[in-house]
Amino acid sequence: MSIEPVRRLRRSPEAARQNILEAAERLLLDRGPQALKLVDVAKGAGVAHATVLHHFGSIDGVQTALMEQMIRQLVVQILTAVRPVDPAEQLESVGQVLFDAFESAGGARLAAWLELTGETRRLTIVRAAVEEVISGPMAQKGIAPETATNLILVAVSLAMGVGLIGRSLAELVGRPPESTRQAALDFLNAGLAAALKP
Amino acid sequence: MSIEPVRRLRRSPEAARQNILEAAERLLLDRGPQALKLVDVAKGAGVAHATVLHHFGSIDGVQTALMEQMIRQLVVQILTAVRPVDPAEQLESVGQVLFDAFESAGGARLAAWLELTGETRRLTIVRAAVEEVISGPMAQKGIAPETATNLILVAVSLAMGVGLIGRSLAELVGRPPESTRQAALDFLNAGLAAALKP
DNA sequence: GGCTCTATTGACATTTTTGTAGGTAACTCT
DNA sequence: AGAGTTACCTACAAAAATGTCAATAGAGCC
Repeated sequence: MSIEPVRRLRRSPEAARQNILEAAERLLLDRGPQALKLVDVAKGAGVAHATVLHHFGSIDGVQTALMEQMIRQLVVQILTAVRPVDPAEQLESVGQVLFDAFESAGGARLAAWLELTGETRRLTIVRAAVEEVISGPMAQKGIAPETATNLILVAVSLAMGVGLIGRSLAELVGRPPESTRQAALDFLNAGLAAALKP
Repeated sequence: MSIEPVRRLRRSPEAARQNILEAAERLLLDRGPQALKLVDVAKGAGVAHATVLHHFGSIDGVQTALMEQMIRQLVVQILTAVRPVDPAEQLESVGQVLFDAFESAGGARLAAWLELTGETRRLTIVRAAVEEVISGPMAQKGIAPETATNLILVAVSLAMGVGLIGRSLAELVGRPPESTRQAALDFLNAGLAAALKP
C-alpha cells in the first residue's frame, strides 16, 4: 500500500492574502475584533495558521492589512456612489448610500474598531475623499464649503450611530430593526433640505 | 535583623470590587476592550491578579460586572437630567445631556463594546427608561408616542456616532474636535423644533 | 491576648495564542 | 523531464493570559 501524497491547494500570493483577509473580515464583522485570533482566521480561510504568518508576518500584520483594505473599500463605495451623477435628485440618495456603507457593509464596525483601538490615524486617506465631495458635487449644488463640511460631519456621525446600534436600539424599544434607519433617513433628509433652502 | 511582615491594604469587598472596576473602566476607555487583560486590570487597581479573580471569579466576570455598572450609570445620568424638570426650555438641553453622556462619559464606547461583542441583550434595562421618557416628559409636551420613539431613535443614534467618532472625524477634515458635536447639536435641535411645530 | 473570618498574595499549573523551523508539494521556466 | 522558487504544511517552542492553591495578614470579636 503506497502512501499517497497530500493534495495541496496552492494560490497566488495575492489570492492567498485575499482569501485570508476575507476570513478575517467575516470574523470581525460577526464576532468582533477580539475574535481575530490567528488560529481562527486560519481555520476560516481553510489554511494552516503558519500560512497566515507566512503571508502577513504576524497577527498584527493581518489586522493592519484588514483595516487598510476595509478603509479603501469604504471610501471607494461611497465615492463611486456620490461622485458626478446627475445633480438632480441626488440629495435623497446620499443618505441611502451613507447608511448602506456604514450598516450593511461593516463601515460602522470598522470605524468603531479603529476608534476603540486608537488607530484612527489610518483614516487620513479619507480626507482627500471628503474634499473631493465638498469641492465637487456639493459645490456644484451651490453649497458653501463651511456648510458642506458641517453637513458631512453630521451625516457621517448619524450613519455611524445608526449603522452600529440602529438595529439593537430599535429592537430594544420594540420596533422593527429597520425603523431606526428609516427614522434617521427621514430626519436627515428633512434637515438637509431645510439647511439648503434659504 | 528581623523580617518585617509585608504591609497589606485590606478593603471591604464592595470597595475592593469598586476599585477594580474603576481600573477596568479606565483601561476600557482609553485603550479599548482588548486591553482588558487580567494582569493589566490588576496592575491598574494596584492588586495581585489573584485578587481580581477572588472578587469576580474570572476575567469574564470582570467584563460583565463592568458592563452592567456602566449601563446603570449611563441610564441614571440621562434619566436624572431628562426627568421632570421645567418643561420649558428643556428641549435644547436634551441634546447636551445626550451628547455628554455618550461622549465625555464613555457611553459611546460602552455601546460600541456591547455591540461588537454581541452583548446588547444587557441593554434591556434601558427599555424601561425609554418608556419613562416617552410617557413622561415627552408626553407632557404633547408628543405622540410614535413620534417620540422616532425622535429618540434618531437622537440616540446621532449621539452615539458623535460620541464615538466625532472628534476624530473633525480632526480628519481639519476642524477643531468639538465642531462635530456643535454641528450635530445644531442639526438635532433644528430637526427637533421642526418636527414638533406643526 | 487569642480566635475566626476572609481579603490578599506569591508560586505554581493550565490553557490559549503566537511564533519558528524544516521539510514537502505545486507551479514556472528552461 | 529537471531545476528552482515558494506557498503550504506539520511539529515544536515560546510567550501570554488565565486560573488554582495554600499560606499570610488585616480586622472584628470574645
